[in-house]
Amino acid sequence: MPIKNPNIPSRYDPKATEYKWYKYWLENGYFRSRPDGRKPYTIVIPPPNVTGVLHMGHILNNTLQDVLIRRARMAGYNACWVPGTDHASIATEARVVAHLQASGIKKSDLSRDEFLRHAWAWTHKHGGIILEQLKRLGASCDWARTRFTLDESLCESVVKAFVDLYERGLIYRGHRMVNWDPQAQTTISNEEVNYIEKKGKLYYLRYPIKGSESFVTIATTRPETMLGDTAIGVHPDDARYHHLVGKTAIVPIANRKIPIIQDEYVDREFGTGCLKITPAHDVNDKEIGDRHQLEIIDIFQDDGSLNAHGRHYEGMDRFAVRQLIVEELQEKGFLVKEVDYTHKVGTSERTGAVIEPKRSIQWFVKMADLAKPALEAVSNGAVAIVPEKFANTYRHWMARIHDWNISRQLWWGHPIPAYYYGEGIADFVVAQTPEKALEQARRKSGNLDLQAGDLKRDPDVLDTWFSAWLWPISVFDGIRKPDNEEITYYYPTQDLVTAPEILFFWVARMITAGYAFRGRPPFSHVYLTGIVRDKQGRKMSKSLGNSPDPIELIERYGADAVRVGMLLTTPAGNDLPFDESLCLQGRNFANKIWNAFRLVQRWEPLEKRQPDYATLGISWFENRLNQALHQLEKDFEAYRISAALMGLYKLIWDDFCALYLEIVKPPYGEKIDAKTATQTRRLFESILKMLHPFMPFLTEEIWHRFAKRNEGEALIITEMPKQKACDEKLIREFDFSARVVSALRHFRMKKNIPNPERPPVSVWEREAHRHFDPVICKLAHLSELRYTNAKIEGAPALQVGLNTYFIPVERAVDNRGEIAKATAEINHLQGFLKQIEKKLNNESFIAKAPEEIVAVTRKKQADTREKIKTLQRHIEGLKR
RNA sequence: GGGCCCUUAGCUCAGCUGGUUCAGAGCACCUGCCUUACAAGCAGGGGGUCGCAGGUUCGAACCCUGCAGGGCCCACCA
Repeated sequence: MPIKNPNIPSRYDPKATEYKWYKYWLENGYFRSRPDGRKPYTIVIPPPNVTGVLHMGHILNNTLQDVLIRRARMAGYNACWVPGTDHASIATEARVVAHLQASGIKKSDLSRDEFLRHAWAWTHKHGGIILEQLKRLGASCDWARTRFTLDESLCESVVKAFVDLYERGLIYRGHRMVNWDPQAQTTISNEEVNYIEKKGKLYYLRYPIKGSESFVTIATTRPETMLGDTAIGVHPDDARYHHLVGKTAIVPIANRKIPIIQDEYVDREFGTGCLKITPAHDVNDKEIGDRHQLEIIDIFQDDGSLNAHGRHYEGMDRFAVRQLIVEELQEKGFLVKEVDYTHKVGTSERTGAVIEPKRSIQWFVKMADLAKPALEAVSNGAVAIVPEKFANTYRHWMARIHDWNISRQLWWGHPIPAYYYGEGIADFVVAQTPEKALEQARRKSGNLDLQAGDLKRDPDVLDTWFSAWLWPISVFDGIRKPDNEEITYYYPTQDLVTAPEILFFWVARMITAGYAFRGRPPFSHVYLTGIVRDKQGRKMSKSLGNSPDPIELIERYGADAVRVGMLLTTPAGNDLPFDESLCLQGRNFANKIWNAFRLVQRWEPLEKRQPDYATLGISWFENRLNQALHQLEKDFEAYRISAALMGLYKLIWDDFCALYLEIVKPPYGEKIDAKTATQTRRLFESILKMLHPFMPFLTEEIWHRFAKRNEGEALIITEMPKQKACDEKLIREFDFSARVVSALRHFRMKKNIPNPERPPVSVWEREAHRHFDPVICKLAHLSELRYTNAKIEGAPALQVGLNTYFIPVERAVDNRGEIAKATAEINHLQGFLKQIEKKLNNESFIAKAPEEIVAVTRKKQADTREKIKTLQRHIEGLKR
């Protein structure tokens, strides 16, 4: 029996429920998952930065994951959502450096251990805040499984994976041009370089030709690098410069002699067609240099200032030198001209510093072979990417993947397990532990006296993504213990929900690691969310200050409302222009449901006969519910999450509240019959279950208010309603009746007939739709529906389908509106008829179109003619 | 420079294999209502030449070509 309470407020109060139910769910261990006989449904969270705070992107992302997890839990799966955080090597280190700087401490003044102590202190202070914030959202993670990428077991996993790949010959150390971030003083991967359009200048400089009075003129955006020039290049087919080939040019200021060479790379159209070649500071120049065995002169120090090759500019910053050297060149007559020039400059994603291409020794993963099965997986559907368009991007990228530079010159992160025992390039070993390293080093060097102290650990750490790519495996300890119960049960996981921005950084590499370490992909579906933008379409960011604080939104609107707001208009992969009004819509929806509950809970059922309208209303809504259940299923299968929510929104607001409840609601002053009350509650509970994944708090609250539940019972662990067959014909029949109701309401509104007045209505019936007549009477406030075989003279009439409805009202009637409407309808139908007849008069249509189509078209013709006739008669009737 | 995607109502988007009245939904908007669950609500209503131009077809929002506009990814001509 419902618990009656007349004093329930008319607004849903999220504050009074959210904390209560979250605590209840936690205490009862509903989020907990352990391997058992059920089928697993697993999601690993994209681990947020350990010291990060929740932003709108997280809200979107984690709401989606929670919806999927809660739905799976209610569908009978062993649902497991693994939470955790990422150490975010460079981002966190940058933050710690900035923090120390603020208190006057420079990183360079600290030892590695001292710095790491600060970093850990910072992590302990700020770490995990974001996970607490996720709880406010209702995230049903298995918190006992929380992992951090620097947890001991994950660190060991990273080392093991590194050693394993090294032993398989897939990790090597080599000289490469890398992207050097002079501010963070580390290399970064290509993926972390942002090319930003910048206004600069293109400088035309002339270099004297040795043994002549003439010059060769080149164009460059980076005049300061001339100090590292080791050649001038022209295109082999460029006749303009054939006379220069083989001659020697002199680098101004440095007074160095450099050869003039030919290379296909040089673009004849650009600038003067002559290229200054600086192998130390440009990727392409480096390649030309390799082809021609050019000298490499590195003019920079690690912080971007010039070294001794910079001569009198030594110690000065590269950008300052650019200005000064241009002035010097001008004074000395080497500057021909400078023109404005806009080009794209590589900058560091983390620090924003202009990237310096630099030649150095780094660690790399050989990707070509590793990437093959990962590429194949997306092509053959073993991993489905939603939306599909991103699969193309993925394939394109994976097909021409380059080796992955995994070393970073940072301290915060996983140290590279390499140990050096000599100065030679090959004098190192890679091992799981220092002890093993020593053993190997003795063997490899042949020097059995080698001591632990003789080994030098590689000073670099690994790229953050090198631990992240193992995440779906390492959280279940599948790297260290490949056969443990957890990994074999939970792996591969099902869905991964993340942002498209990290498709290459992370998703592609996880799939790669999945095959490399387990021979299987880590998940079967990747759902890529959109990017949350503000109303003007700008990306939400801290610096723009255009991102609302999610926790504040939850405070103001409630977690359920924020969840609904985020999901209402977010098809996969589409950017979401977020606006607070979306949360408002979510809150209104919560109140709507709350008030429906208030109505139902205050009913005092009476043992009496169930009215016909109620019986019919229930039979309709049961079918409608099954139809919605079917649609819900289809939407989830296709990952149309917002469509799924919108379907429920309409089911609840339009069908359940506006129609169903109005049908079964007892007339004023009457009591409801017990049967209808019970059935309504049952239907309401089904709706609560269907909605629970989207609005967990509200639904749990109402579910508990409906009845006294036993200890340990909760909506969150109930079973989703089972789909049954639905009678589509019955639903169509109802839809017709609903149209009749609308037409009658419209009529009453225009004629100003108040609801308490309950006229009878006569139907001149030309198509039979009598099934829901009691419902029509109830909703349109009619005393009865009568059937006649002819029109009723003098009575105002309206038309629905082929039927005419006559309303006997006494007051003065203005039929002009109705006539105009009917006339417009006739015009429309005549236009439609013309098109149909054009088709039917077209011999090739009759000849070539399939028979059913022709038959249907003929039927349409007949129906339309009939409708026009009826309407014409209708108008005639009105005119009298 | 190479590749991918998009353009449907004021906004955000559905629209399956070309074919049933297919031109839809939510929000916004307009009109009337404080009606006994809910004004954070109820009832009713208006609104689109499906970016443009061709083509294929009996038939095109849907397929093809071109054009215009927008977005994303890769590459990085100094």
